[in-house]
Amino acid sequence: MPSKPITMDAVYAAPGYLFRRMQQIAVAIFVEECRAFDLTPVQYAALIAIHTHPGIDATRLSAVIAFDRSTLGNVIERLQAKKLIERKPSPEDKRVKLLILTKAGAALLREIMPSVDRAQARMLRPLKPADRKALMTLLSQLVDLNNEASRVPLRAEDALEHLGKSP
Amino acid sequence: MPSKPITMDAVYAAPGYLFRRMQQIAVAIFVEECRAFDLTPVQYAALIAIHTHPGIDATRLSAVIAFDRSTLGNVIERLQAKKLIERKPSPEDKRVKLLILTKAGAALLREIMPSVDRAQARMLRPLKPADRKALMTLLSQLVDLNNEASRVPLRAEDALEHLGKSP
DNA sequence: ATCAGATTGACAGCATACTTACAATATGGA
DNA sequence: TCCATATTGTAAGTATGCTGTCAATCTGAT
Repeated sequence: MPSKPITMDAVYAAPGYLFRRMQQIAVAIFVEECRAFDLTPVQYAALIAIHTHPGIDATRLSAVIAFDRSTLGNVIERLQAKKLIERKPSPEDKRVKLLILTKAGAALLREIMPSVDRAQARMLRPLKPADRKALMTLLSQLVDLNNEASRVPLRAEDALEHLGKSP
Repeated sequence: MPSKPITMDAVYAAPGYLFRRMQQIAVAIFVEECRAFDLTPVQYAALIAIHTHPGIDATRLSAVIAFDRSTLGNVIERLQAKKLIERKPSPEDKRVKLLILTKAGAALLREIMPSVDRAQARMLRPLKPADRKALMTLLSQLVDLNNEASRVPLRAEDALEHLGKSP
């Protein structure tokens, strides 16, 4: 039996290819809208998480935003170099360094929000409102259902249980 | 007037965050299914494109798969190091190096296809068939409509016009 | 014919993303 | 108490992904 001929559809129609392209488009739009603040999408997510969980450590931060722990080390360094966050040794565990926003970091977060919102809206703008909603619903489900297939699964809740914030 | 409180929803509900997570999940699944072949998603796409357009050059390859030209330089180097492709100087243009698959490259492409198909199917498996289709349709549309927002827009057709394959 | 401007591939530099390894430190059980 | 095991941050190595820049080369308008 003849095997399928190989065409560019093996690329263009592949879900993985579309996810990659969309991610690149999303980053390009984010960076463009937020150019004035010199902040990347990853750095933004880290700042939000540190703001929401003051005194979190790098390992738990990684679980809360589902970013790789090693990568996050570099991200944290850059945020610290920009004086947006500070690192303090934990009094309870000498291995751990706690993360908190600086005043500048908190201020930046407040100021950048409108630009971020504009960027997020722009990514979906080409679709009709009903389609935007449908896409986001399906994508949320898929990401959630595939959580364990990720190299760094999201652990939003139980990551905090060890911080003394939950029973 | 009070401003919106900042919660993790500013991250979790953002389209850009979901696109990033899904891309990372997609890569993890691809690499896992294709581990035996030691090929990344990007390298796979490049091989398909070179197979479909033998004698293409790096710049046009970049346009055909919408990957960054600089990045592609490294990808090509690695494919060449693995002896999956060859580079030949163009007789018409001394700047250009033409890309073609080696026998090993063509063989690998044939053999890896089932694994790639399995990976692509696995990414969408958690959704119901109708939802898979709906998601792919919406995502295809969105990527296409946002093409120009990308740093490297897809130029599938006109990229070939200069190769002497079209009028 | 010639030259200004474009194109090509290469390189340097920064930022994610992941792997493995490692030293310092914690922790729980014998 | 003491020790096997786990965790934390860090670092080195590889692979995208993008920004610049540059020299070699090509092209088109004059």
